[in-house]
Amino acid sequence: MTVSGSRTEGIRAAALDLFTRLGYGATTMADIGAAVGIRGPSLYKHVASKQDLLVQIMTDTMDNLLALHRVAVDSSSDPTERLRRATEAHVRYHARHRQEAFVGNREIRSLAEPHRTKILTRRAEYEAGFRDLVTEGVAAGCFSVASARLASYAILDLGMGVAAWFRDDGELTEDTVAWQYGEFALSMVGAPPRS
Amino acid sequence: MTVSGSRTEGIRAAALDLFTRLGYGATTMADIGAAVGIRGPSLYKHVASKQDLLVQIMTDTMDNLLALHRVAVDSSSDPTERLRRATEAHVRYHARHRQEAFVGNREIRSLAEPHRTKILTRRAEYEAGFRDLVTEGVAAGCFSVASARLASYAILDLGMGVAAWFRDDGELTEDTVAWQYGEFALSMVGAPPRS
DNA sequence: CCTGTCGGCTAATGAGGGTTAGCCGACTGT
DNA sequence: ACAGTCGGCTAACCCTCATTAGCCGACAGG
Repeated sequence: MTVSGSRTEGIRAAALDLFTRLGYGATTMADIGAAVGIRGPSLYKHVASKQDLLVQIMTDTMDNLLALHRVAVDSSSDPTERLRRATEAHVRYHARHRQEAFVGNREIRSLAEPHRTKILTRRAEYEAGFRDLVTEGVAAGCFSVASARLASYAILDLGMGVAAWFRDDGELTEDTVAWQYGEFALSMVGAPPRS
Repeated sequence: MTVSGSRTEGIRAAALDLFTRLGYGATTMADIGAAVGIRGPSLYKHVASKQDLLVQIMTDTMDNLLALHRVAVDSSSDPTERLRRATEAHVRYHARHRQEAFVGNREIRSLAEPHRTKILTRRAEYEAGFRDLVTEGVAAGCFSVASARLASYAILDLGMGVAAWFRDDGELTEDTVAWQYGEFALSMVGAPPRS
């Protein structure tokens, strides 16, 4: 095994960047090749297809997101703290991996079956995770919401928004956004103000 | 003027529907034609181009959104009430015109210049409108936020989310979502709990 | 009737772009 | 030295589309 794994990684990174900026459909294999200094057809020495590049990106993204979610949830048994940490993890992922998250949200349509279904299932799992956190909190008397579904959608949507506008060199740091959105989430589910 | 205006409208509606479901790039003129019962090339008897269809949709959407925003803002002079109404208008538009909002958010990339710039300018105006509402509220002592920018982004992102998941036949009605999101917005900017 | 115009159609054009075929230089291991 | 593999390249294939050209039936008005 040579360092060529790094070339494959470079291709994936370039593809991610271009998919983010131009969209999957508008990105050509020639574009991706140019970004790593080779011609379009040469890419096929490293990757199976353009579609495969997208599938890899989306799958990795969902895996990472789910893994981080589980870690965050398992790190506490207090419903309020669990929701805060899950929200922060969600926001941090979307700030730190803006491109993955952005493409992951926007290009589901570009996925061919059966991958689309698989990703949508993973996504539904993730959403259900948040809904459960809210429901548990309500059951434990920590939260008070009109609709657990609505509250969880709202929290998730906040994260997606972050992926759209967050910039590393912007005036808002990842820590600021994560903390603030954690607070937003708790206030939206009617958790009592901070201890 | 014949009833052919209705055909043109039908085409626009079909295009909007298809752009929403498949995306601009993946929608073909033949698809749009089929949706109204004619062949692709026949569309050119009614519309200038595929790109033009998108431009119309995006422009109308931004015009409507800005108009509704102004009405909402002008309907009160109390900062809290202004923000609540603007948020409700935002959410209602995104629930009622899911497709327009969805396409408007997602297909900016598909717009050719100079339309893209024009739409982005309009969009920036709209965002600034919300930021100003938050800033005014803070100045008036009604709100308390860590960052007006962050709070306004959060409110806007909630609306975009609505366009993605709202369904007319879902368990959540437009009224429920609008009211609840208005409350979310106020709680996020630290407005004192309801009167 | 005759003549436009309206609004459809099919066929053709031309560009774009994913993917495959087949060639070749460079480096590796023997 | 030599054989093989790795990873480039160009050319070609082939398909999908937006758009244009040019034809034609229906129908309205004189």
